Amino acid sequence: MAAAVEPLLQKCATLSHIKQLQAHLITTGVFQFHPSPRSKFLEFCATSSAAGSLLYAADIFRHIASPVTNDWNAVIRGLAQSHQPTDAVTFYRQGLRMLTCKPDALTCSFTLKACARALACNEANQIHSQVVRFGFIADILLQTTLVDVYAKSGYLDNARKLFDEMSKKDVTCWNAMIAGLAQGNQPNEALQLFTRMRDLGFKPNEITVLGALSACAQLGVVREGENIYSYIKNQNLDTNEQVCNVVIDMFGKCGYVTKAYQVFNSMKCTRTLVTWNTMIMVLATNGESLEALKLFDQMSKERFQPDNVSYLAALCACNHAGMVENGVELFEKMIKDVSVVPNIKHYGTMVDLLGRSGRLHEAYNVIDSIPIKPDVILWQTLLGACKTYGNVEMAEKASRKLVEMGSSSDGDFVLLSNIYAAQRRWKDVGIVRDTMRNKEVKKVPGFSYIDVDGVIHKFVNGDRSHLNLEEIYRKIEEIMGRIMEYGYVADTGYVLHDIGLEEKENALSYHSEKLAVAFGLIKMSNESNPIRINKNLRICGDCHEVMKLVSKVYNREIIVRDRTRFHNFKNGLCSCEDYW
DNA sequence: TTAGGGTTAG
Repeated sequence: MAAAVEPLLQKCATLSHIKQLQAHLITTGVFQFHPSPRSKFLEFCATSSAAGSLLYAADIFRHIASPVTNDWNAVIRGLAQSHQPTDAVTFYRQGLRMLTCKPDALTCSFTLKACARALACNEANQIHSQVVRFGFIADILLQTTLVDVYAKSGYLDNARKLFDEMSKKDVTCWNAMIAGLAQGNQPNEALQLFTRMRDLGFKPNEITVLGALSACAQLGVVREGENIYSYIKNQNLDTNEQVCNVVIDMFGKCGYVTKAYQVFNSMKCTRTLVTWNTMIMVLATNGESLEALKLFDQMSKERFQPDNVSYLAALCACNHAGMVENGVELFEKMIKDVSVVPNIKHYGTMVDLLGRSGRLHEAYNVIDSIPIKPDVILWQTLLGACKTYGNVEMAEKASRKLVEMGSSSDGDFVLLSNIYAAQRRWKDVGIVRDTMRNKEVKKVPGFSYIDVDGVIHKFVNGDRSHLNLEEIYRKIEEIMGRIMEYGYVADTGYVLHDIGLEEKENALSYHSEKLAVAFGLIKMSNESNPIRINKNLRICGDCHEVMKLVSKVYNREIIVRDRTRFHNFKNGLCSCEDYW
């Protein structure tokens, strides 16, 4: 009977077709007496893209007198893929109470997948214990799913523990763990695991390299990225367009636009929309705004309809170059384009674009008029612009919003305090500081990475833990002395604490990127090699000035990748033209 | 027989 259902299912494109087939199955008795084809039918119905079919499948399930495990699994699977994956968990729990539905490994697999999509760690935990209780825990596929769920819902330690305890590992579970670490902001650990996997004789496949390259991109380690790219070419993994996309992204995030472009231009496989978007974004973040916009126009000519991300990338290009009019025009074009719906990131970029060019009221109006609920980033962006233009009134407005929204990130308070400090409103500075203390505001530590001979060194603001500490601090003194001869004056507005001027200057001197550049100057003797630094936050104005002067005084190219873009310092100037 | 790992984004 099962064989007879398959060809009929292929013809069901709409819910009404599905209903007709169901009627047929009922009249022929299949529905009542042959659970196997019935489950097949239910699975088709639950996972079909026809409108309303999933709800219909759940409804059919409720009317089956004694549903079997596969009927249940079919609906859970559909719900797990839906927009409301938590419904799958509810459905799973309801089914547990039915005698005819004994859970099997598949039941747990689909439900766990739903937890992963819903980032529902508590539920995953519960199902994990049930997996143990039901006796399925030896199943390597289920173990992999568990690793994946824990990693995705932010419990990397749980994931790692499970992974380490797996007695039998295959490539897929390595992939789950590596990708989990890479996506969970632990790129160093991801790369370590990638190395270990190869040492143990496992052969990375196209999915493994996606995780590994993403880790390289985050760390900005082009050397490792190049190695992986060689492996990819060797193994012919570059016939996979996702792999190519990530290679492009990796080169871009490491600051190698030309290499990214080479990969883009010589792809063995077909370019997809994501390929175009990635390349446009690479150009935008590397300061090649005109080229980015050129590519944005070109993609339509090659029959690629720009989507949300394409517009965002093009808006970023305008933003980084301060091309306000182009940005506004593009934004209006997007609003008129019925095939895309602007999201909060587009509005965020517009607020940044308008705010940074001093059009604070227009920026405010964007936030005020958006059809979706503004988030903290929007107000933080506006607050940043208020700092640049010293608009106290609007800064207070934005700060109030941030407090209302329960923001407790130090940057918000620091900005407001800096704005007061610039106006010499010390009393208000004090109030902000007290609030910070009372609210136990979290400090997001600034850190920078620098790659010296293939070894990644990490510096945290005010770091005193590095082995070469004394040497580094001596070098910083030397740098400060030399650039002062060129007119450098510390911009202490970037230090919040209520300390004396000299101490403020010191606090500034030990920003992580300054430590990194000092270390680079000590250790990297080949002057033709640029010093490359990656930073987790945006570079501060003072560090930006120092980098410019260092590039001139020491005749050394310095490339800093900050949170949003690249700064290429050469001969006293920066590629961002001081607009960032 | 059905199951596990995957790309771009303020």
